[in-house]
Amino acid sequence: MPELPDVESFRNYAQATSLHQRIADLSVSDAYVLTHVTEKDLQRALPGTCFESTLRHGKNLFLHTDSGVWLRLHFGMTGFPKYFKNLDDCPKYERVLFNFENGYHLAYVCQRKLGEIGLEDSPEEFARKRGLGPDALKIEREEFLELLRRKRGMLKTSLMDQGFLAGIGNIYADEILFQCRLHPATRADSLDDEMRAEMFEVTKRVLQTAVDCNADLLRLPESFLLPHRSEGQECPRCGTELVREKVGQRSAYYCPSCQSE
DNA sequence: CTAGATGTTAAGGT
DNA sequence: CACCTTAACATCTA
Repeated sequence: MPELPDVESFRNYAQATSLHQRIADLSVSDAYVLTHVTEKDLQRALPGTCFESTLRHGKNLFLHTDSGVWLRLHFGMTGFPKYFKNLDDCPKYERVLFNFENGYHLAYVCQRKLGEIGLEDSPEEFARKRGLGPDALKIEREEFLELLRRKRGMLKTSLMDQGFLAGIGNIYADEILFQCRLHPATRADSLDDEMRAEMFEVTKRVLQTAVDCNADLLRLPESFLLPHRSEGQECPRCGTELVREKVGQRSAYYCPSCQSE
């Protein structure tokens, strides 16, 4: 689930539900998801504060507290936030629970525990330390072209490289390449600037469309690859059966007829 | 039982 | 240095 559009929908969700309420206390039911912090650190930093604003960089969601510290949530492959009132409604695989003074709760849910929770001085500092590239929705054309000129590996791998561009994962990489009509294994250094510019436009359009659909793949236009991205389905453009193939260790779906090398 | 699933990193090799 | 592959992490489902 959680690539850039999903995390953006989580940001909107947290923004709408979880700001301006004092955190009474919190509980950590599985410390495995904590990175570079202990439960004690969270207990010291958060109770008594309020989340005041939200920010997203790539696949990371940041909540800024009124004490100045930033809570960082990363969702791995299976994570999401859930806000609710009655503890009976607490979702399965809840790993950390924030309890607000108004009686509501915000759960960090993560079945596979590949997500991360941390405390950061700032999103910018975190992005620098972690070596993240610019956010894929905020980057501007010239910088995109400049960074893409330096890539030499396969396009799919390049798009998913968080150090190049932060936010694109396995399935949106497939969508972008489908709309560019490029085979996922095409080498990045075989593109000319015209193709790079095309890839910039497509990347922006795909991500913005997905954000507008609240990252619900079934609400994407029929002409997109993603609603059809499964075994035995057909290309929405030409009807050819889609191919699944390992590219850079991940499953790539593409149309063998539309997407040339 | 096995393979694969929207993520990331470490380690080793070319 | 840039890139590639593999393995690993935890857990569930087809």
